[in-house]
Amino acid sequence: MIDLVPALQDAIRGAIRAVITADPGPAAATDLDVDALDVVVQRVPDDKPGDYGSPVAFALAKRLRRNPAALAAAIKDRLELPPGVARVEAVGPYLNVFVDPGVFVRAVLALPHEVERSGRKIVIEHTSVNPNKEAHVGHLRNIVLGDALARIERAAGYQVEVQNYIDDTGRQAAESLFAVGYFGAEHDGTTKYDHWLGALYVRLGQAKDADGDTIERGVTDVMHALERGDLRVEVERIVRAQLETCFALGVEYDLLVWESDVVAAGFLQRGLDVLQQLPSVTRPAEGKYAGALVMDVSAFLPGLEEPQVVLVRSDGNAMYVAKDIGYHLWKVGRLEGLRYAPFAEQPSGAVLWTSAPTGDASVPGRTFAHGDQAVNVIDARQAHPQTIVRTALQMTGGGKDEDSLHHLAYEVVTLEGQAMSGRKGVTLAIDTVIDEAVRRARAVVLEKQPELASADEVARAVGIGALRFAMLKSEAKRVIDFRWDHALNLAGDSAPYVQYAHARACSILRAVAAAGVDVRGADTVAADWSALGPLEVRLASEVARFHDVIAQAAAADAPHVVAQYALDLATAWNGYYNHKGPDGKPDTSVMRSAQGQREARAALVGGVRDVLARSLHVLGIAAPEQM
RNA sequence: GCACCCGUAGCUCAGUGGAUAGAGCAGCCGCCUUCUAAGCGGUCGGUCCCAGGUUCGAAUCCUGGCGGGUGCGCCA
Repeated sequence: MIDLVPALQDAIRGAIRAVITADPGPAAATDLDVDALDVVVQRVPDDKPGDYGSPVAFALAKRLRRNPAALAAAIKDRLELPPGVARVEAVGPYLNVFVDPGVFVRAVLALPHEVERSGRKIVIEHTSVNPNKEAHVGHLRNIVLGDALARIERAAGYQVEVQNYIDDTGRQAAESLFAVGYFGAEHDGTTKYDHWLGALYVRLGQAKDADGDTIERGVTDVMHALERGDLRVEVERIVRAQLETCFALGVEYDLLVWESDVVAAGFLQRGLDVLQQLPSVTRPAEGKYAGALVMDVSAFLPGLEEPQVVLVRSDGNAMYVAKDIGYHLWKVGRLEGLRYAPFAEQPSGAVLWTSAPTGDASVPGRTFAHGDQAVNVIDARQAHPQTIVRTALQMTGGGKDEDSLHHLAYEVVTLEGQAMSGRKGVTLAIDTVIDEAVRRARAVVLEKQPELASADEVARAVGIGALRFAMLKSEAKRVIDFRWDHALNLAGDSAPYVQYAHARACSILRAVAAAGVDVRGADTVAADWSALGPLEVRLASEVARFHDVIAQAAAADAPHVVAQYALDLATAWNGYYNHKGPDGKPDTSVMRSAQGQREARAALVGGVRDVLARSLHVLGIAAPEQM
């Protein structure tokens, strides 16, 4: 069964050709490329006649020097109706089509759920929390956005590898580890390890006033030890504690990439070697940048006030961006040399791999990195350095990798209007928020469904789902002010709203199954499709949008598109469920429908349930069957 | 100073050039003798920041302003 919208677009193009052939009109019409014409087909507003419509006559009117309404009428007369379309009307300049409800609904239910797998591989980096303290609500946005994006790209048919970068040679990790010995602290297991360490980090910051020199020397020593890889076990312990939080959110990874391993693999020097082939990379003998290695990006980034980017300082030390360029050359398969080892088994059973000094150079059945595209989920404040890295990939890639690095830039999360700051204590741990979310959800579950056997499971699904949804429903570039009542909202524009709609559909399907009704989607034998009408068409047209929504969200790196769609579908379904006839009585009850109509409606409800579940899944939100 | 992002209902936000700009929350009025009321219907609420421009058509594209946020170091 074919998809209606593309079929209509083709039919309209055909009709336009016929119109032009019949009456070529002015010369302008003869060179009109109908194939290249963008034929917009959209659903009509509720108060307009028809189901789908096209404003295509507007675009043509000028080229053909004809009145748009007359043109619409002419196209209408010559339109060969695709299957599922009952009739066409010219509504002024608009071309509106009326679908045959039964054929249309059945066609929607026959649409394949899985798209064709593309060979294209996308390497997504997200999370990348400094390994020195517990993750907070700012990180939550990164983790949830990255995870949803990975799921969306997979659903869109791409091969996806999720990487989590561990900055194990940085100052922050060094300070936390130094603090343990400095204060003679011992972890007694009552506090989660990353929280315990985070508290020591804050305490160390306060102690600097009194004992700055000693602390500075100690931290420097720890940094050197980290660079040698001597404290790998200690850092791993922190990473494992942080990963517990991610797992609780339903987030998993393919590979941890350790900065110390990237350094040991020589990606910095090898990246610099690649860059130095470029004429735009120079080492000025005099002037402002005398002695430094600089890259002129003006050819790729016109209009910059300062087109020179320092890669290596005049004292010989490399800048961070140079390291980042080397790392990204590896991500897109232009450098090799990391070794890999298993790190953990994740809740789903999938193995989490890690780069490791003593690992294997290759893993049977897996190829890490080698992305056709890399996507970095990073704070919007990093936009400039990200642009430099992308530019470096372009400059060294001969233009073919124009598209090879995307930056999914997200704005900050503030806390009740205040900027988060670890040192000022304005921070909120993800673990704390999860506990509170589940606690609130459990209270609601116990109030609404005291009998529910799966109350704990539902409370987790609802609480964590609400949290994730709050991070996903708006565009990434919007600042989020974290407020408990908004983030843990269990009504309205929220995950529970969608989950509830899903559970409601499940409930109906249970009743249908219990009554012995055989429902097999578009192949439901006993269904009388002709018993369906406009109400079902409206609902099915929302179901039909799923694939476009996924494709659009994937292309734009925009998870909020899926979240908004999930709300739209849930709203359409709730509206259908609650619909009342002219007599004020419910007129869409599946179980109280006549034989045949009941089967067809049940099949549609099944389609709604599936797509609601898929939408939630792609957002990383659980879809309980009862709540 | 330069660059990027934002400005849509009281609040929080959807709206990738098309039909009378839509949701949620907040307010008001209704709907459970039940396929799940965590729901649904109605009502109230708009100079889409301003001014020009492009277009048959602009919240959407362009230019210039205004207001808010962020970034601009031989730091990471």
